[in-house]
Amino acid sequence: MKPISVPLLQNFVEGLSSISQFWGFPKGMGAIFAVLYVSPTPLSLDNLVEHTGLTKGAISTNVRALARLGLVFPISHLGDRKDYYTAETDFYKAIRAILGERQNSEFDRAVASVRITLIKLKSGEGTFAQEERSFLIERIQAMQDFFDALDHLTKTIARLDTLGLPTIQKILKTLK
Amino acid sequence: MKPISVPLLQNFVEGLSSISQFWGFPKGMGAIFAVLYVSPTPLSLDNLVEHTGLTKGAISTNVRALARLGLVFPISHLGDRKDYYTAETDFYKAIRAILGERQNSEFDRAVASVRITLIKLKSGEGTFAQEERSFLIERIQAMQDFFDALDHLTKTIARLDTLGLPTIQKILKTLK
DNA sequence: TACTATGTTTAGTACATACTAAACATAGTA
DNA sequence: TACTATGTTTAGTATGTACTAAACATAGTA
Repeated sequence: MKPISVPLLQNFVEGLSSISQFWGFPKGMGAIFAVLYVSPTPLSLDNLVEHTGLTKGAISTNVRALARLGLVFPISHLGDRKDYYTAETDFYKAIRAILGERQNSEFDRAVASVRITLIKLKSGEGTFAQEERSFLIERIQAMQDFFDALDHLTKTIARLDTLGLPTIQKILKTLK
Repeated sequence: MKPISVPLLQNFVEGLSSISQFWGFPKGMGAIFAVLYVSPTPLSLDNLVEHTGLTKGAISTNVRALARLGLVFPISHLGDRKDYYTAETDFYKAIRAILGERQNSEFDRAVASVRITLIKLKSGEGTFAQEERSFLIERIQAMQDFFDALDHLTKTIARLDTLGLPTIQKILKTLK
């Protein structure tokens, strides 16, 4: 079965590629995930080359990135050197993984720089008129509070292991 | 007052630039917003050129993009041809605006393509074995449900006009 | 009308990055 | 050991895009 040779599914694959790109991931990652997602059986790297039209190199790096995010799983069959891959089908799990990944890295460092600015302002660093300083502290504190709330929210979501539709529904009811 | 000439605030501006970039917006947008955010008074385009080091052109386009997102507000003083800008300080408002913006555009079209694939599958389009078709429907339906839940969530948030820290806290409590 | 001050648009540039093609590495097999 | 099948890494390319510099547009003023 070659899922991707079917035009109907090509649309699907292209859609996921766009979504992937939209959220700052390579288009290829979306395409690979899409192909795996609509495949009833695990696919090898060569299968993916065939179905996506990407080269081995691209597949290799993208599929590893996907695995690191927890969106695909490598499967090793005994007596077969080939690696096979299958897609995560629980999106809530996947989202948690992505949130966890994003939590680190550049974003954290950037947010940290805001916190540091605030600390320095509070500890009297820099030359500001008193009024000026308290204005800056107020403003940046508000931003910091916002980041903290977001951080708290994502960390909480990431910690849950039972995030499913019922939970979402519960949140929605709370908000109404 | 030239906020940006102060090294302490340069850090802050660079931090927001990185955050902006991280979320798929131009670095310049983050820098401009940061400068406006720590300015006690509205700033003109020339002020922004001075404080960010960007050129008029870049400021012009980025500041308009920010205004479209509802992150900054243009202010016209009578008898003064200059446009002045000030930053939105309610981040929850801002987030709603951004969510609304993102809801449309490419992302929506991409998600729509998933829905269309599903509809076509359900209406018997394409040549699939019965088992194959029901497998695909099940898979893609699950994805569609997920998108719907997300959509519902963001739309609900966008509809609220009293989203603040208390609401976030309430959500967090629900999740725990 | 010409002149100045301001904001916008455009042509070109620089940079980041996802991808290709091909070299390389390695595990299994004879 | 050599050979094959598979996966990884690397050098180069192409593409998108944010920015610069400068031309352009326009409103107010003399």
